[in-house]
Amino acid sequence: MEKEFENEAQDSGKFVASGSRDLVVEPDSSLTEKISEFTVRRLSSYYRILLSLESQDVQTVSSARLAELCGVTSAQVRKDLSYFGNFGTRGLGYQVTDLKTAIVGILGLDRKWMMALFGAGSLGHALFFHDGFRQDGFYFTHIFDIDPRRVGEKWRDIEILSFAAAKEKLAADPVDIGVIAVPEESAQDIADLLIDLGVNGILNFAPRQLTIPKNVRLRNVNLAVALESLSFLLSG
Amino acid sequence: MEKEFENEAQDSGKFVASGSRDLVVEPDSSLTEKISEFTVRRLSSYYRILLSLESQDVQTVSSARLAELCGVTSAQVRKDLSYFGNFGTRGLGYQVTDLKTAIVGILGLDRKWMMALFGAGSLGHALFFHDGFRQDGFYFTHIFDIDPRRVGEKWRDIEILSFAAAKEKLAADPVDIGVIAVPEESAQDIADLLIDLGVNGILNFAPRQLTIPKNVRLRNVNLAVALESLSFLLSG
DNA sequence: TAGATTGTTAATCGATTAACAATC
DNA sequence: TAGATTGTTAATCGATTAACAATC
Repeated sequence: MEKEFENEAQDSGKFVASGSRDLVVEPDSSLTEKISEFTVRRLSSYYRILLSLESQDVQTVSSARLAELCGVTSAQVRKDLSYFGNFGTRGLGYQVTDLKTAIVGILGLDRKWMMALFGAGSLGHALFFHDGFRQDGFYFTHIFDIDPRRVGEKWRDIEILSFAAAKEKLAADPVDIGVIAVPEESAQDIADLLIDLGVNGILNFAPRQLTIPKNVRLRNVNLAVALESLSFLLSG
Repeated sequence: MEKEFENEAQDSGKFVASGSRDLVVEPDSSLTEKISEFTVRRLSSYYRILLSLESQDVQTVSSARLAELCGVTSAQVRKDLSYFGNFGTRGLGYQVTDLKTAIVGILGLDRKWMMALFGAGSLGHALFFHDGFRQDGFYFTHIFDIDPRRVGEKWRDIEILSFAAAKEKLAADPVDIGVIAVPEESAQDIADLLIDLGVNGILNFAPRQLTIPKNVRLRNVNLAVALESLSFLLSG
């Protein structure tokens, strides 16, 4: 079974040493700090498989079976889960629905996440209408674009506003996550705005490393990387 | 440190048609097989930084500076490059243009890659019109969709054809890479078709693990994973 | 009880980093 | 020559896997 890189959610890159000098960073013993990005990705994968098993009315699954379906080892499955608790029963395996519920809780999918979209180009459009996000509880509540011709347009029932309107609008009606789907030149400006507004999570599609304070969580998705990695393999 | 690998090396031996006996020579010594996916991604990152430096007329860059711009260590930069050759000059660093050219060659960006798009929904639309791909040399030459209402539509000068037409069309006019942007239910069918046609590279956006022969290179991009990883961090 | 499978510890594997001789 | 920086080796760090006692 081979493994593949699912996606390119890279580590949040660099951060600026914030504010005053000797401010010691919190001990960071929070569980999330200790869990590797690899484990989180695999949890996403387990989650999807469990959804599928549940829809097939499968009651129980062993780490070996789950591993097979995800393309990892059974030890890996058990290890990943063990960071968060004991979800299985020796001799029997895991209850599909219970484990799914547990992972939903771990990943924070048991609530709604409000998101603002920056950039209403074709990528922004695809993200906005991507059904998978809403199914996971991620909702776009605002859309901003710099192009005056797009401003005023409506997607579903959400009106596209100008970048200039973003600050006031988001201050009045805040979001959890800002999604950056603008050209790379303006990506940092949008990030700065989001940070200024106290948004804690940023999903960045611009192929540029963003500078953010370390309390802000950043994930980068770079569509070119997957293709370049393919061409590397194909031309080798 | 981390693993999470490309998809299986393969095809072990390189054939060398030597004289009378055509025998397999060199078991698995192809370079691409030995390079980790992590290194390849960083090469993509170096490449983008070098493009940017070049456009600013920067002549020379040290591993330390490149590392700083990419958010990695200088040892990492030198190590990554050392797998492929000696591109620097001790005491001076790297010539920006030369290093860029070298990485372009390593990543296989010194040629054009023809691609077929499966799924002309909003994601497919975004991918098709994504400028970055063409700039890198990746061209969509075919578009296929199952929806009869879309078939016949034209994007740029390419007509959208039905899935049924794909086999014949691609046999006559082959591609290097198939891009799967269909719902997960049909992803495996498209993959099977591509494999059947001898396409060696697949970029899959469906959130489903595809079963493919070892000689086919697969990269998965799952948009949900990045968001789920953000919600994990934000809710921790 | 006998068989199955978890949760966890210890061993292994591989990626990153520190350090430095080579050399511009 | 003195200073800078590469290419590479060895040390470190951390992720994965094998193995097994616990226990259903």
